Amino acid sequence: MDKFVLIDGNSLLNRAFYATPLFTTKDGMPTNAVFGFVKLLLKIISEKKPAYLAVAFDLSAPTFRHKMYDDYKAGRKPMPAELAVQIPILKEVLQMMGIRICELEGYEADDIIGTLSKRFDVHSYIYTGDRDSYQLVDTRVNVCYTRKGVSDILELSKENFKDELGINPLQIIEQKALMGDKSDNIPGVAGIGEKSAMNLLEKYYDLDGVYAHLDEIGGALHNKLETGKELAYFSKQLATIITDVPLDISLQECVLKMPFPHKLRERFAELEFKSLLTKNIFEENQEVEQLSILEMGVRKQEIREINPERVEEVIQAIQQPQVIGISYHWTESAFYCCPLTNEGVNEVEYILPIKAGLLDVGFYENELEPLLRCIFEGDKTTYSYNVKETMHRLQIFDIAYRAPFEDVGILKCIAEGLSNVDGLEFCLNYFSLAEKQKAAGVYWLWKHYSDLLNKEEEKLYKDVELPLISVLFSMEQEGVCVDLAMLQTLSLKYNAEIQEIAEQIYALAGEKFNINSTQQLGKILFEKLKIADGVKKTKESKNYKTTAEELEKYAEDHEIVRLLLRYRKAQKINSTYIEGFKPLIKQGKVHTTYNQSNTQTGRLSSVNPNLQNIPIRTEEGRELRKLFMASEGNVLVDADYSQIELRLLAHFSGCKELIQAYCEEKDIHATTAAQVFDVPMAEVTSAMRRDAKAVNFGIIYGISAFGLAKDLNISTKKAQAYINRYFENYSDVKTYMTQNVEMANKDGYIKTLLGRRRVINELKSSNYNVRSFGERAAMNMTLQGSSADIIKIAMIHVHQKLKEGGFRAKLVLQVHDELVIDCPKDESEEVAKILQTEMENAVSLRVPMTVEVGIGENWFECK
DNA sequence: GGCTTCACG
DNA sequence: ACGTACGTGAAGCCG
Repeated sequence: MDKFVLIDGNSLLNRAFYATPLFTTKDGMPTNAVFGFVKLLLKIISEKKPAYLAVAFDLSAPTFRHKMYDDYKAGRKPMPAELAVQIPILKEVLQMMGIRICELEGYEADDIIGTLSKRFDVHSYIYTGDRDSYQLVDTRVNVCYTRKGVSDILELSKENFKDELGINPLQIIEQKALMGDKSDNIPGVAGIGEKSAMNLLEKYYDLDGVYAHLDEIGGALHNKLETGKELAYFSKQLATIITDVPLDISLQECVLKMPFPHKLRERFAELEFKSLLTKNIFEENQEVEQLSILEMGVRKQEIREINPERVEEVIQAIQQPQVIGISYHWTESAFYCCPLTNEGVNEVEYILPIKAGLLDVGFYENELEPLLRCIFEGDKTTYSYNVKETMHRLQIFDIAYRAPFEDVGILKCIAEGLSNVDGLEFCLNYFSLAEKQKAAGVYWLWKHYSDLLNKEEEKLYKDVELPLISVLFSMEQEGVCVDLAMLQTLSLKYNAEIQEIAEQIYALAGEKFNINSTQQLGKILFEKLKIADGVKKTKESKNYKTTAEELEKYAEDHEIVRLLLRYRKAQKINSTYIEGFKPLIKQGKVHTTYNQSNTQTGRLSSVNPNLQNIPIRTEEGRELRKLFMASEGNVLVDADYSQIELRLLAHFSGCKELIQAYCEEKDIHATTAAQVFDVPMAEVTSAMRRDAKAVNFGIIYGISAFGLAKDLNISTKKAQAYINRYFENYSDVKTYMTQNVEMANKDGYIKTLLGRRRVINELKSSNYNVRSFGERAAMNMTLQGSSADIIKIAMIHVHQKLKEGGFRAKLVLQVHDELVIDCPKDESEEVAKILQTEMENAVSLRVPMTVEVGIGENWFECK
């Protein structure tokens, strides 16, 4: 029987929007949802090969069944503007594809699809992200539901329906009538969830059955059903899809005509859907078909799956003289590699099964080892998506990564301006590179992205990011020693303290509850104990706000609030820094992982554990730094930049007053205070200095009066006055910030000292808040990003110097503006000197980059 | 998986 | 008249 594919346009466009990273054309038109939709559409066509295809859309006028109950619909979130503008583009593209668009005033896409699915003598396949449509399944209708974005599709047919969902298709309506559907604003019967709904349906089949036997049902359920009867039947009406919409559509109009007209290819080019241009879906054209270099290379490749016991074949292939490089990729179950020649990828890609868990001993490790040695101890350039991860994996083979390398993940960040950070899988998919050709794909991506780099970016990649990989690897591998005895002592102390405070809180609250639940806590404080009525609610939900900032207001008058604040503090320290650390300690050390390619500014981030947010701001938290020790017989040498971002501001803006202040090593916050409050330096009070410090921070963040007011707990008006005074005195800073935003607006991105770009799409938004955010981000990027650039250079130099000098000292930590070295005592003086010198002289600017050095047995003592 | 809260620079 | 400080990661709750 012929196949008829019916697509819920609104639903799938919505799914595609959230499943595809937001991107725009050069002139700022968002196109991600259309792109995602088209990709999905092509996938459906190639899988199902339907004879007929139609896409249905809602027309927003409310239908009868919704008009009466607008309240229920009102709960839906409005569609983001970035998505709304893509609807007309999608419709236009569909028209060009010759695809029938179905819509009718007063009906939703559901109803149209319901009607069409039953009308013709075909087998219908409905694609939707809405579970409502399940009820349409019958012998000739399948529903394909897109779970988790759009990639994972659950196909429901008459045959598998009951196995998957436990009920019959038509009972879906009855189920929703009973339990409701929050996402569709169907109320259901209050107090009935999935469990009781399913029990009832199993026994009585449908709503009528339930109410016919209401007297058999006892207890609370009886009462719920009785009071909810009207709502139940009303919900049933809401949930039922109409299948007799008066549509004037014939099957003939829905014939799918392939290939698509050449015009469509041109439109895709305008929309910058580059990866779609090479698809084999367009009519032949007179012009020579322009295949992308990526596609050409991969097309002629052969895949060879090889048992590692016969790895010799691969080794020989790699050792051929014409092979000039090797690209490779690891997954959890295989190692992919592909020899490269002058012409690009070789004709073969090898796949070797292996259990490649990072630190596990894998299967086949003995068989694989010769190949890995050949690749990674050789001198041919290796291409990878994540070199540092490979360096760790090679540890189990006791192989050092000596071959030259390229790292596509990092290259991509630089080429794309930090805007699109995602894994290899997504990336290959984006360029329509074949599923299995992962290693070849890595190389072609490298080619693609390296062609995009300008001179500055090439330097940043080659001279900073690539050398940094080895430095980070060494730091991660080295790890930091943890004082296990102290950890155990603290664990006991905090667990006891939490227990004790909790008991006191329960006593004051008059009941036991989960203190960690902000919801329960809010109810106790503001409804039961009524400690205050001026309660704030959080944005999305209707919960009470219980942040420390909020609770502080009531602390003076209420013992329970003081206890809560102590509880929270102890709980945080215990769960994150004590219990959370235990499973991450290996032989007395923690080995963090630095991520080099996931921030918007070029900073590193640290995970498992995060060693960049160890407490320091409070005395109690700061104690935890004693946990991080130098190794046996060593000391920690610690150095941090003093106000690096403000110094960069002085440098970039050329502000004479700031430059002078830094050149004379004046107290910058006091200097700012003198300016803002218009008093001589000698008369600056500590309060004035504190406020000026907040102003300086505000400037770095892209200041707003509101934000400053909140931070200083003063009126917005007063905050604005501070800002005005600041900009009057430091007018160069004002000019600099304005120019930054202008440049970002003009180019769509903003650059750091080393030319690292950050693309800021928010600047193009029509939404004031989104746009303002973009402006602040632009103002902050040059400072935060350049600071990241500088410390990276310092790290490479320090690592190099330590190695060259034959020191046993090792870099172990980076915390944005701070470096820590684990250092033998007899080297500490020299190492401290190296650390300070290399950090201060990483770059040469209009102001000195001052560094403060500390030495101690543990991290606490360094400060 | 999203939201809240809180730790750091 | 909007409703905000910039950049991160982890734990815990809730649906």
